[in-house]
Amino acid sequence: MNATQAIAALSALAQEHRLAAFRLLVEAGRDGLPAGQIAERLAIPNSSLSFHLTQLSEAGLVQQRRDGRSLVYSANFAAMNGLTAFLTENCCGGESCAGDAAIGPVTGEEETAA
Amino acid sequence: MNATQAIAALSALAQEHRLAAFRLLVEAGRDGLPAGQIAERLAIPNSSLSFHLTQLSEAGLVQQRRDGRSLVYSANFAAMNGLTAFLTENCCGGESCAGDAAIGPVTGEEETAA
DNA sequence: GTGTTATTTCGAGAATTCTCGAAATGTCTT
DNA sequence: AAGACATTTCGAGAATTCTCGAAATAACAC
Repeated sequence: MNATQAIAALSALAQEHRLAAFRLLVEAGRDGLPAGQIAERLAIPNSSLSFHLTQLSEAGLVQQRRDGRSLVYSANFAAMNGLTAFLTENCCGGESCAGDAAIGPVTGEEETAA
Repeated sequence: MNATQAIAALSALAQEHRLAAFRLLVEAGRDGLPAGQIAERLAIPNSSLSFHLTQLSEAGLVQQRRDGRSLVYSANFAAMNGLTAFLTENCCGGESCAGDAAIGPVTGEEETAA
């Protein structure tokens, strides 16, 4: 994951409804949840939710599959893992970024951006 | 860290210049970096940078101290750690959210929000 | 105190994001 | 095929965020 992808993922999660939706999908695990149920649980209009699911999807954080007339969304755990890895590596100095923080400089310039 | 705080932190990092600034500060470690140097390295006007630094600061991700006429900013590693912890706990199902993902439901309702 | 350097605050315009009803699309049932 | 259901796309208005020059604030040097 490069900085551009990380920003996309961070932006996607940095919104009340999208974070809530994503947490619901994490909770739901592999099975996922149909869009309608997410909208209902979040108490927002379908069209609004659809907008947010598109954002999450474009950021690569969720995936879609059809089941009858329902579109079932599920969390992409690998992408989420990639995000936390990026944050730990680039924004914590490599370690769990815990307390003491002399923390080795992360001189990296590993990505050519997009 | 609750969802509201997490959204603030995510929003703060979900922006090109702010993510770059924060990475610079992580690299700089404890010592931090004066505002002017950050603006220079990022090649953006001081006033723009100041805006972004305020955002990072309000999200609790950086702190400020004065050194002569310079304001020196430094990363708040504890806050960053809190964010990754939140993401791991709430958006990964508790585990490193790695691959297999039956992942125990995170039924939590641990926070009353702000 | 005057001048210089470092940085922030103000203000306004540009750009982006969010919201949600109405219409369109795709699927199932009969 | 017609009707119902699940969801998305479209479009436009509302809200928020980003940008940056100019003016204000703070600290130092003389």
